[in-house]
Amino acid sequence: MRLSKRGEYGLRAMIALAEPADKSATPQMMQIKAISLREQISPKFLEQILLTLKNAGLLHSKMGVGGGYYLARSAKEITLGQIFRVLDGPVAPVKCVSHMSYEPCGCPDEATCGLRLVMGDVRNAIADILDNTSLADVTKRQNAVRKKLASKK
Amino acid sequence: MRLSKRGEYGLRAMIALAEPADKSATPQMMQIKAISLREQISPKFLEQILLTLKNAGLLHSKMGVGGGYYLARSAKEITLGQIFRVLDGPVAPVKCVSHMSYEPCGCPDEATCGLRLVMGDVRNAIADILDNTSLADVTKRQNAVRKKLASKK
DNA sequence: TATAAAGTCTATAGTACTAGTATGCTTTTA
DNA sequence: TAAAAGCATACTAGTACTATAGACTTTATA
Repeated sequence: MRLSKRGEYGLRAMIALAEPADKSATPQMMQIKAISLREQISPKFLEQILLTLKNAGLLHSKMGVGGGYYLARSAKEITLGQIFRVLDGPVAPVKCVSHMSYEPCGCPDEATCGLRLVMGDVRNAIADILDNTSLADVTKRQNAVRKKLASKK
Repeated sequence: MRLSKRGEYGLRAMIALAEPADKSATPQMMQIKAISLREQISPKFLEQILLTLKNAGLLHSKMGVGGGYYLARSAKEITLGQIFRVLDGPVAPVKCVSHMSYEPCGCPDEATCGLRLVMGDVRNAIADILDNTSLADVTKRQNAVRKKLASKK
C-alpha cells in the first residue's frame, strides 16, 4: 500500500509551498532549487513532478529571473487527495472499488465479492482522510505539534 | 495505493478456503486446481502464493492424492492484515509510519513532518480495517449481502 | 539588448518489481 | 507402483519507478 517517491515528493513540495514563510498574504513563490534543497529531493526529478502538478492545474509558475512555483489556489482549497491522484493515480486498492476510475475486476459476482466489500471500506477510509485534508490543514497541524513540543521543553 | 495481484489472489484464495462449503465442521480442504478454477487464477501462480502463505504459517497442506490446502487456524483467528502483510509487505504508505517495519524517512524532523502525520492516519485507518477483519467476518458479510439480494427479488 | 536566471519539455537509462512460466522434485494414497 | 498432489527454485518478459540529461523558452535587469 505504499506511496511512490513521486507522490511523496510532490506532497512534500506542495506542503512546503503552502507554509506561509513570512506573514505576507500573497501566495508564496518558491524556486525548484529552494524546495529541492529544503526537502532533499533531486532537483531534476522534482522539476518533473512540479511540472506534472502544474499541468494538472494545481500549481502556477512564473518564468524567468525571480520566477518560481506557487499554489494555483489557496491552501484551503487544495486537498491531499487531489495531489495524490495526479501523481499516484486512483486511491482505491483495486479498480473495482474506485469512484474516480472504476473498472470491473475479474470476480464472478462483484455485488457479493467479499474482498471487494472490504477493499471498498479501505478505499473509503483512505479517501476520507485524503479528500478532507487540505494543505492548510496540514500546515496548521504542523504548527500545533511544533507549539506543543516547544511548550514541553 | 494498489493491491498487487499476488495480494489479491492470496486474499481471494483464503476467503474461498474460509467459506464453509458444506456444513462439516472440519476445516475445508481445497486443491490448488479447484481454487484456481473458481477464482480464475493461473494455477501455477496460485501455487506459488499458497506456498508463501503456508511458509508464513497461515495455511497447512496435505500432500499426495486427495490432498490440498486448508487454513492453519479457524477463520475467526486469521485476519486480512496478516495475509496482506505476508504477500504485499507493510500496510503503511511510507516506512516512517509503519508499526511492523519502521524505518526513518529522509525528512528533516519526523516529529513535525506534516506528511508523516497524515500518512500515519492513513496507515492506522487501513490497519484498523485489515487487522480487525477476520476471514470469518468476510464470509459472514458475503452471506449477509447474498441474503439481502435474494430477499429483494 | 545581452545575459543569466528560471521554468518547459522530451528522451532515455538503470533498476526493481510484477505477474507469471517452467521444470524437476518429493510425498502420499489407491 | 503409478498417478495425484504439493514443494522448491529458477527464469523471463514486461512494466513501473526513480531518476538524469540536454536542449529550449521566457523574463528581469544591468
